[in-house]
Amino acid sequence: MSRSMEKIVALCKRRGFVFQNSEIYGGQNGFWDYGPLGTELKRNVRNVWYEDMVQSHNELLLQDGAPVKFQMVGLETSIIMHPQVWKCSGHYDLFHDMMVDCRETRGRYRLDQVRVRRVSCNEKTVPGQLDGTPPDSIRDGDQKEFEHVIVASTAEEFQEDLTAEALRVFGLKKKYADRVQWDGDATTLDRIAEADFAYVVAPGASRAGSFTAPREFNLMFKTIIGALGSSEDAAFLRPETAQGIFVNFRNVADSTRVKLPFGVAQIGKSFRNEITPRNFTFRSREFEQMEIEFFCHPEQSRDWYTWWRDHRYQWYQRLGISPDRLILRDHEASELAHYSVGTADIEYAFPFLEDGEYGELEGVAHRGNFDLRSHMEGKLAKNDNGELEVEQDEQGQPVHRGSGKDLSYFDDQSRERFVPHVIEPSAGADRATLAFICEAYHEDAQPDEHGKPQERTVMKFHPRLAPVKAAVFPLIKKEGMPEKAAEIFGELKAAGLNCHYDQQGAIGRRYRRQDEIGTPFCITVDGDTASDNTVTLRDRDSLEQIRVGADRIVQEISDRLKV
RNA sequence: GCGGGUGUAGCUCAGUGGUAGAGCACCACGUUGCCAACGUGGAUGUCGAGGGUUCGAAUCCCUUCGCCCGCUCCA
Repeated sequence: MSRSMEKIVALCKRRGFVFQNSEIYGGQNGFWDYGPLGTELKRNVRNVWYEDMVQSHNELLLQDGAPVKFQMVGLETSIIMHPQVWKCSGHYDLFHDMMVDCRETRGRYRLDQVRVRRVSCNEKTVPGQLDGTPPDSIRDGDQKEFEHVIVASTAEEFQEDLTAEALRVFGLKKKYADRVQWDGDATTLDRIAEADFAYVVAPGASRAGSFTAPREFNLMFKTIIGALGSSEDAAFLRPETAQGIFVNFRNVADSTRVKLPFGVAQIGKSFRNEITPRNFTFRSREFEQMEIEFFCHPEQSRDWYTWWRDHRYQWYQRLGISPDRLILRDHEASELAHYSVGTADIEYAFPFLEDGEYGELEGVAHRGNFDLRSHMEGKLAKNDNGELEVEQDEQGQPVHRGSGKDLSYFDDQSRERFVPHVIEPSAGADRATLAFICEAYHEDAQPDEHGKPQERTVMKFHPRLAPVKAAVFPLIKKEGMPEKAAEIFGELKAAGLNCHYDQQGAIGRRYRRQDEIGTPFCITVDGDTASDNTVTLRDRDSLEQIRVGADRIVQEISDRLKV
């Protein structure tokens, strides 16, 4: 059995699951379109998630292993939000940087974090590129010796480190530190002219001019609000749907009579300017998230975290993902975001990864009260004691002001007021869809009409996810079979089931066509149907056929879809 | 972002300067009638895009875009 990504991608295109975006114009890196079958599949992924998490969740029953009963509600917030949302959430500061790369050491630095200082040394020079050559157009052979250079450091003790760098680039021993002649004070890289980059020796680099021109790294998509909008009207396309839930916490709590603990679920598009979109739809710049923010009492939050982590891990398995290819990985303490008490990834062994490597499908994060507090008080940062407090500028003002609105919760049973803690199971709809596609892909050998084994490609989608639920065939194109098959097809459609009708070509070929798109059931009207009103029902995976009364077929299919 | 590979029919690919091809798939008719392989006929391409060299470019050169692999990056 071969599960190569190449074959899966080819099938996705051939049968209309996934197309390259704007393909006729040469494509657009990081963006993908879903074809007719992919649209059905992804819609099923979203619907199954929403049904399982929200619509069929029974708040009157205690869920297996859950600390207490809880409620779940849905929300749909807009993609563009007030710019302050992203300042308080921390995305603005973390995403909006001028960066330079060193072509020699392959280091990448934030422009404002690189300390630089002009320096020279009598009779010593540093190799670099031709005077005035823009750093991006250096060719080998354009080399030249510089008497004056600019050394760089990212160390916290930058004064000492700049000296060390100067000695290093001039090839001097430590005791000759007094031979180095400084020209002006240390400054940061963003304060020197780009033309002078030719003289900058990057940390650890052997020659000057290895930095690229500064580039703005903004992982958030910028947009302009208003037809006459200028740059002051800049806004962002959300990089996650979660913030829409946090800023509506008060609204949801006030309008629905929900009591803690409760979860708010949202499905929607998000956008990130990924540096390297790759691996088919896995890392896309426009993608869809299925997120839950679960609000609970701080004392219960750790129990809820493990419950949600395990609960979500089970969900993928119930929909057919093999535990052999699915792992639950707890983050190391060093991997945790600054606000997080614990995070686990649910990861899948995608075929484009090496053996033993996994790609993230969903992150389940314990976010503490970071988000609600940030939107109340302003952007938070950890102080020296490791506690979160509002980040302040030199004047003691908040770097990013919060809403000032009270987002705490009053528990009228315990008469207690507190800011809820949040557990965030955040799943990628496109990644889940891709995982279900990869997991479904099978090649096997099935005997043909002569009993000879023939290769078969079959997508073994879980029936709830399968884009087409059933196909209806007349065995032959005459003797009233097409009419009877069309009648059954009509009944299935009327029951809301996405079905195919096919009378084209040999019956075996029609079965194989359905196998390749993962249709779990095929219904065939044959010569016996006219006399006893039964049809054959063929199972995709076992190839078994049973006879079912034509008047029971809709019920039979519906039952089999509720696995 | 860097390096390597690659792009020709819906799909898989052949075609190294001289009339754009094959297999599969697709459509029509006939045949067979429960697991893709029958017959006859049919439609299918700005050879990824733009520019250049040439009498002539899928083929050579330059630029650009996508995809794949490795490195880098990934709040």
